[in-house]
Amino acid sequence: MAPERTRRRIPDATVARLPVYLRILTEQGDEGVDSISSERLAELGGVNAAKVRKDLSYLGSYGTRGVGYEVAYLVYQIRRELGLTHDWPVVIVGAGNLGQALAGYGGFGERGFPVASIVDIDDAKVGSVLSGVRVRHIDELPQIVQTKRVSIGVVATPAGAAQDAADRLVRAGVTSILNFAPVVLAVPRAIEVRKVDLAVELQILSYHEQRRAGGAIHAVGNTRPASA
Amino acid sequence: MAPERTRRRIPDATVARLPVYLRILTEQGDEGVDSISSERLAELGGVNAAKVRKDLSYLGSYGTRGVGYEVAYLVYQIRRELGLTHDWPVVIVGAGNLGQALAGYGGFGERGFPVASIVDIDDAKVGSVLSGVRVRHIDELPQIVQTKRVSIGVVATPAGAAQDAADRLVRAGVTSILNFAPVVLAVPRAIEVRKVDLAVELQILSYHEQRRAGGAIHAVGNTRPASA
DNA sequence: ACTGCTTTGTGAACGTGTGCACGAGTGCCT
DNA sequence: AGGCACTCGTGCACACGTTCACAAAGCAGT
Repeated sequence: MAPERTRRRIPDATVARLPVYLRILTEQGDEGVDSISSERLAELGGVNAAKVRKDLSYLGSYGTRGVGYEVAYLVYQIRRELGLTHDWPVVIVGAGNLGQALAGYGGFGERGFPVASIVDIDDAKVGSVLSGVRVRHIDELPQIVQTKRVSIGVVATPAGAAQDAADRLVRAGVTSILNFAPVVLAVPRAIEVRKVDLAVELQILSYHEQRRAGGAIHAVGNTRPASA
Repeated sequence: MAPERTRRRIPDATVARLPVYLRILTEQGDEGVDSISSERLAELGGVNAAKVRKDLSYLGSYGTRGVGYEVAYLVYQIRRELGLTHDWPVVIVGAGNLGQALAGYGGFGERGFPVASIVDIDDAKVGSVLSGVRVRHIDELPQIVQTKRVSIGVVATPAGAAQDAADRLVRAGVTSILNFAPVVLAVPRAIEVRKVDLAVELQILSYHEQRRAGGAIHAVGNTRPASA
């Protein structure tokens, strides 16, 4: 019962960058590069070289001083750390516009996250086939999750249905959720949730645009330009 | 009275949360709530009450002690700070799977980011109409950006075409980019780029799943996810 | 083996973000 | 008017993340 003491903890910020390094390293490997320096990797990843070294150091000392990192070995280590040594089937909830696009987006399966199934609450959509995956009814969720050993669920419903979708996923046994709906999901502590919100991203860009404008744009009149 | 002078700098972390507060406040306003406490807002936003107060304090002192914040007024202030007092037309590059989904996703226009145009490099796609927006050729980008005063571009191309898309957007005059392609874009310092990468998000979830699984780390042959 | 060049790994300094705790206002009730 | 309950605004301490700078370690050529 005693789960083995988790070894080392990798900072969240590092975990978020490892997939980027992984993709770059994989590309480099495909191009025949078999050794790479932290500086080069940093350049390709748009970050600082010291950061790359520190990030990689959390995995262990897998570099060679004076030389760099062996690409293939590093790819293996990162994949292992991220749990990418085997596939993680995902189930998509919501067969609307977004759900369809996600199913059609090849990136899922290719990167180790095959779409086990798509479910929807609308009977009219059940039975149709999207990119080779048949849409099933949301009531079948528990069965799908169990038989296909799904631990990651993707919420691609309208905002109003997102919480219900999350509840159903959790009840079915899913332990991680990727949420595309513009809603803050309430889930048990143990469930890991990540959110992708287009509107938020655009509004952050908008903030910077508005800031850049310095009040020059056809503003409604409430903007007081800064002195400099 | 209000010395609305200097454009103070708002921390990035706060800017990223303001859109969430804004959405919640808008919803609450629609439901007839006209005053809200930092605690309630925190609960709905899944954050700490002190954080909410600190975040909002960057906008100015718009709360009333002992009472809370006036929803309508706060909505106005956040919108002003985020530059949402007017629309920001966006142009989508790439009329493939993702580009179509984005165009079809109503959330853009509703939230103040109307799709000015979709462009693609493939002549076969030019001329078709997606969700009321006609697909135009990518060579028309400069003209579109200029005539429709677009400052935000969305890269929805395959990875291989993303850098070219970004280069064209920048040359056309766009100053902010939302990138959906799994590529680190190289752009001039002045250009603001935000990235949305599904694979990265899934891999972060995978990391936590793998960690949760306990000690089965050196799984090479036995790759069955722990069914706790 | 020695010299010189390169690059890693990491301690330490610095910057940013978070959360507590509490003073300072505000409104309500008696 | 005075007391009380409530909630904001913020100083402070702590945690987290980033960057610098440099010793340690490796390779190549002689």
